[in-house]
Amino acid sequence: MASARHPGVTDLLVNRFNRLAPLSEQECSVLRLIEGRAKHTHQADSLLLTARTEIRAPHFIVTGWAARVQKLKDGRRQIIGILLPGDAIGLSLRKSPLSLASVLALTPMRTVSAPEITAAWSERDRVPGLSAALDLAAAEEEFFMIGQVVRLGRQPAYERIANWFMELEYRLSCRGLSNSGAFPFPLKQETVADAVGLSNVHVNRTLQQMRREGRIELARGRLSLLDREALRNAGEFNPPVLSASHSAPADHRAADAATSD
Amino acid sequence: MASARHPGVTDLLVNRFNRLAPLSEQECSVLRLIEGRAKHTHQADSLLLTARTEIRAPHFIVTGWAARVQKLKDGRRQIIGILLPGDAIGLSLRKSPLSLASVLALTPMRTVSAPEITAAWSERDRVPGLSAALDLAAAEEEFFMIGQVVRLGRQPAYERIANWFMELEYRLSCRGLSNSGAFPFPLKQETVADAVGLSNVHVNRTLQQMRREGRIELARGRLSLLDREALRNAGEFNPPVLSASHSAPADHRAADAATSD
DNA sequence: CGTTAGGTTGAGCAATATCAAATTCGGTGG
DNA sequence: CCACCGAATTTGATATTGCTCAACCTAACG
Repeated sequence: MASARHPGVTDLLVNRFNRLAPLSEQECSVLRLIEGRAKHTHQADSLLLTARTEIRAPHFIVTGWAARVQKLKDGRRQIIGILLPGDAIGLSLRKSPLSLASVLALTPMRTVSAPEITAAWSERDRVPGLSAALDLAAAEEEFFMIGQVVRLGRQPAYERIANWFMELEYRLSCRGLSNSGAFPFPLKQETVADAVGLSNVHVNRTLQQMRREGRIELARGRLSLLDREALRNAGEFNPPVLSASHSAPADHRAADAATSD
Repeated sequence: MASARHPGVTDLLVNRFNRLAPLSEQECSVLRLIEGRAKHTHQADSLLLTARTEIRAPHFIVTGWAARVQKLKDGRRQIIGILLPGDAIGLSLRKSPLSLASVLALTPMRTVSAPEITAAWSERDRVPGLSAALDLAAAEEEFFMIGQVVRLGRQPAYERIANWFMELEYRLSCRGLSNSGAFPFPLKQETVADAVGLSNVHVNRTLQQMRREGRIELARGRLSLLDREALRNAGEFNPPVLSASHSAPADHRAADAATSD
């Protein structure tokens, strides 16, 4: 079915989920089955999911970038989050999931349907690794959404873009799609603007500053983060921590005394 | 136990969840049991939950306001979302839930522990209404988080605050805590600023403009939205829609033709 | 009454938006 | 290979929004 010449050459999903939680060989093969499946293709700018609409079977992105988007009446647009290869579209732990935001293809895309994933989630016993990985993927998603709120609410342009770049790089590298800080970057600056809540012009100027400072290189659809340390610091980016921190916070009795009103 | 003189006088939780999905009498009594339980009290400014920490039993807020909060190194602070009476603290559909943001008491609070809720979620058969209501509550939470992103990313100060006020009023009114647009408002302007991503001074000025225009009244810990229609328009606030829209979007074959690469 | 936390005001400044005009870039047809 | 086209990027000028700092005011409370 042409998705890979040798079996397991790409393994986008296995790569990603196995990193979140160790998968059994059988669980891996479920993912390979999904990824090997016939692809749906979508043009750039097509709507993959409509807000307030019942979600059908979840899909995974194999190729291309998409975004959860919300529009305001006068044409302003805010990107809630970017969806990258390996990410799910329309996957929710909720039972009767409505999509709460529209999903828009930002580039031409290929996706695969993954109906079995919905079931896998609840079957902890049969596919414990997969179930745990899906849990952690959901946690990651929430984590990045919190990051988006903090960026938009409390970081000025430069920090905001630096942080956002670092998030993208982190997520792509987890899927083997980033080479020491360099990766394909198919978005126009106007789209970046809608993601980070700035005007396209200001995005442009901020990018140039980053270039002048030798921190990034951005041309011909490719972004290189030349000085990730500096960008991480500037944007105060912290990768998600999804396992419990063991340094127990010492004081957990003082604040909440149980009483009965 | 003092929580209600006649049984069912307050019924904060029943009120809220029954509005999300119809509950059986038995399900209601589970909620009443929870709400009638001994209260934990917390001082203002105490930390109810620490980021990156294992979540214990979920709690419900009976009294007081809290916030999910994230701090930056230099002291800047962003409020991710406000938690009101009837909201859950540390409730997640995920299996091994880490808290992803800290939860801070903004006022003195009373909460009740609700360990049975975690189980109820998965037992669709035993407590279908409750399970559905929890699902919808989670959807609502995500909906408001999307709203937060849009506000911060694409709305100027006045719209931002108008929209935020409308959200608060909506949520409180669902719980019977708002009287035709008027409700207790225990936050200082600095906290408002951290919620809407502005400086306290600018919040102050925007509030005054709203007062001058006769759209709000805010004094002595009480906020009245005097012209909700105007505020709703200014902030482009839309209440959550959690049931599928029936106007099927007509075109769902054009965009995605299935091919096989 | 004095103290204090929070609210209010003013002045100046910094960050970001807007608008309009270049300029560059990636194709595409000759 | 060249000329050209439209889209995207870049630049400049100017307007607006929101921030900072510092002072001042007010209401609640002991």
